[in-house]
Amino acid sequence: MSQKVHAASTVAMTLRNEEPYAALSIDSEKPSNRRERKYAKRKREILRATAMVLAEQGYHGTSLDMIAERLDMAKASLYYYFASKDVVIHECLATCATYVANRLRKVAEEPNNPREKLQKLILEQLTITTIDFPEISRLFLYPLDWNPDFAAEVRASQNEHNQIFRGVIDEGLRKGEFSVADVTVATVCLHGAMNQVPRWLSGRRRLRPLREDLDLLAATIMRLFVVPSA
Amino acid sequence: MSQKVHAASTVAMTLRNEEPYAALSIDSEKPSNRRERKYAKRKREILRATAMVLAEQGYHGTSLDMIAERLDMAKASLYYYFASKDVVIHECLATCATYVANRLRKVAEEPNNPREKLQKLILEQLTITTIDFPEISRLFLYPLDWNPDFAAEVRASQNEHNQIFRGVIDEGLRKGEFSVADVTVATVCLHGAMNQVPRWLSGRRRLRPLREDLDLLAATIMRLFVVPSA
Amino acid sequence: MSQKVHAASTVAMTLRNEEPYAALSIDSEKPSNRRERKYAKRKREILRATAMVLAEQGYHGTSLDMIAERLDMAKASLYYYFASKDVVIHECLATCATYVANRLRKVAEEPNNPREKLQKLILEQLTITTIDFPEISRLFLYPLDWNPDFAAEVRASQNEHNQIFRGVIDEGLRKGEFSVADVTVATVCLHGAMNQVPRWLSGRRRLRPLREDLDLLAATIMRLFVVPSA
Amino acid sequence: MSQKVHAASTVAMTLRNEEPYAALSIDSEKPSNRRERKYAKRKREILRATAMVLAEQGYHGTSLDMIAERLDMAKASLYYYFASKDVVIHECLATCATYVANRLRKVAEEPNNPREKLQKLILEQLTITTIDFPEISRLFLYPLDWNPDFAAEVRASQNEHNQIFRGVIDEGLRKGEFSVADVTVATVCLHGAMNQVPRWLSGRRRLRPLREDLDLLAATIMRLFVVPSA
DNA sequence: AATGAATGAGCATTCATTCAT
DNA sequence: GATGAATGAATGCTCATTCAT
Repeated sequence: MSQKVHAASTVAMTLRNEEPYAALSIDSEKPSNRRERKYAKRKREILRATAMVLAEQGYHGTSLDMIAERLDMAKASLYYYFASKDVVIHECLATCATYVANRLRKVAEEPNNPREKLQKLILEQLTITTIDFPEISRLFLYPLDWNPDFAAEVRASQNEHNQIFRGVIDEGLRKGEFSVADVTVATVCLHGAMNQVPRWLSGRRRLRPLREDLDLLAATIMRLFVVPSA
Repeated sequence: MSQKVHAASTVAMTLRNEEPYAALSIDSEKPSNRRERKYAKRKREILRATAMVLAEQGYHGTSLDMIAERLDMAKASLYYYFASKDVVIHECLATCATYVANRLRKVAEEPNNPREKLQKLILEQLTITTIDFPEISRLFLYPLDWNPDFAAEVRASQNEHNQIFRGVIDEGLRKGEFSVADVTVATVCLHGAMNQVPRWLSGRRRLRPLREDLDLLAATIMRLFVVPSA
Repeated sequence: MSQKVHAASTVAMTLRNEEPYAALSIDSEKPSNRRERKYAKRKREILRATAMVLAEQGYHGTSLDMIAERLDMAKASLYYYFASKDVVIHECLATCATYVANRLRKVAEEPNNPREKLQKLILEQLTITTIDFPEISRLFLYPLDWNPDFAAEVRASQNEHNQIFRGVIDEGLRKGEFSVADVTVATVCLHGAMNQVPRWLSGRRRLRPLREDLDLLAATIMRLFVVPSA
Repeated sequence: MSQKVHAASTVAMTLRNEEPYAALSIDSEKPSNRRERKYAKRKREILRATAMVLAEQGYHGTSLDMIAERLDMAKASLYYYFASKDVVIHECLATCATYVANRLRKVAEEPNNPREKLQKLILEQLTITTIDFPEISRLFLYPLDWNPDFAAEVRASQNEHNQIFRGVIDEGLRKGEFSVADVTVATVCLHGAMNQVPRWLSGRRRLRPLREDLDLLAATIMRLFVVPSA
């Protein structure tokens, strides 16, 4: 069985840095000393590797061996930084969710009309999940494979994520810019469409989409809320 | 850990029979004798159980023990019917895909205009994945790089599935009933929206959607192709 | 480190059969079929091996590998018979305790006067712990090394064991055959002396005591209760 | 699992100082400089902590982490003072044995008749093992084949310990104060009874015995050697 | 056809030990 | 002197797979 071979190392290369995982450092606000900074950096590296393996293999398919190997590290060493596999994964998810939510919230707070806001939100999310940190996108695609202990938490972050979009959509409806048969149903379709994109790309030769691909996608998805101008 | 408790037994009850798994018998076109019929029937039972466990637990979370237990059967006996765990899962996926494709094709071949056809296709798929055989829906939510050995085949069946929709969409575009910025992109969004529905439902109190829920969904998704009549 | 080498294999040889572990078969009173008998026999073999390793290594020092190796068996196979290490150990202790208690109770019920009864009880226990099943004796010598989950149960069996002696002692006191300053204190010394014997023997060249050794021991211990006749 | 909870912290509190572990400084007879004194003091602290953990957890249940944590020290630092875990434990045992032997020898050398001497020896040992340093008592309850490398040495110190009692007993026999069927056998029972006491106490509500408890015990044990005066 | 029994490979986790700083 | 960091070896347990019956 070739279960071990994965083309995803290419995907891994698209990761520029451990930026999202830096959300962790929020805890200790002071830059602290060199030792602590090194420790935090290593934690971030582990979280990044975890996100990548998790994205490729799902919860049950992820082993500490895989994470450690990706870091050229002994499995036992992971325990110096995290108390258990579940804790690593938990922190990984929480960190990524926070990062995405922060980026989206920033977009949602820009002074634009709802139509522009929603379009920019869609673009931002697609940029994160297909260009900046493709591994994150997959984290939220395994609805069932999770340890039930995390299910509640995953649902909570998804809810928070949804609220960011929902806020803009509700505003658009109030202002008459959007028209939908049912706002919840339309939002479900919105998320479905956005989530499908990374899966679609993963089947293409060219993994990384062009800027115009994303524009096209955003415009298409917008049709769920806005009647396209003739 | 609550890993053992699953609400899905209720879902399982919605399964009326092993109808989809009967697609298997296509292989052996000859009426065959009693022995062979019994053998085929057992295989179908196994595939059905596999689909259910797979839907609940995901690929890595599914063990042969779980499948065997659901059938009141010894794990070793599974090997009389299938060469390996991966083969069971693979046949399960293939069978389900074939079943879905058959039902969709039947709808696509009805003498309707593209708009009606597409709407009925969407409704048919949602009916299958949320009412008739919810476990199937989940099978297609997992990234399909499970076992690389099956990747090509999985992609082929997804492609076949897509072609059914694409045929109708292309017809609609030709006839001027549909308008899209990019047909591939719009189709991606279509699939995304349809796939999202079961996940959405699984977070609701009421798992089984009402007929009007599905109508609303189909109407919403149609907006990706048809400008809603003022 | 030579931590792995143990002289105890000699001790193991003194085990004639898995008699004590047969107490298990009490559950299923009917001889049942061949398969079930074989299954029960294997369980008994495992319990016997467990008792021996446990006696040599203590609770924390006992690994399933050691037990399996002693049986020329794969570690994983143990899980076919017992759900976990703790279950094996628990059944091992319970079985041994029951066996010892049964043998002692039988002696205590013989129609003798207290003095004879107590002497025979001591002899019986020494016979079990030094000749028949030396590994059992050690099971009860590790008061602290146990998993606390077993502590209560261990204490319960020890209590039951103590009651058998205590019954005879109380009877002797009532009838005026015994005289002690404090019955509890004397009983503590009695048990201490009996428990010390296997440890003493394990330091001798000749591990197996002679019949006269045991007689001498019993006579000596009796002095805690009976003033030796001039 | 309650494996982490231990009532023994109360017991630990009974430890007044590292007095027994001071026996170590015997090695370096010269007053030495400040550095060496500090080094020796740290070693004593480690040995004391080791004795406590060992008493609670047993050999296999004791980890360097536990010892280090009790000392608010990094585990790696232990290696500055001791070459390995086994060496720490070995020195701990040796030190304790020396301490006990010293105290007992002092009692044995007092100008008393054998009967008084033996009674005081018993009382002294019980005082050490139940009141002064309960953790030491437990050290001697574990079978001593822990690490075969130390077996000889452990046996030697047990022998030394035994000789102290044996000297007094032989003297008593010579002087006609004691009467036994077999001196070795009686001594075995003596040690067994003394060793049982801490185990007995550990099962009582009141862990610390009263002075009169010890007197009663000593009187009872004496019956192994002296016919109680009518 | 079916399955009881057995097992090797893999996994999360612990722990004694090492080493650079 | 002290310790943060790292790790190999072991340990309890799971699981797909095999095989004799």
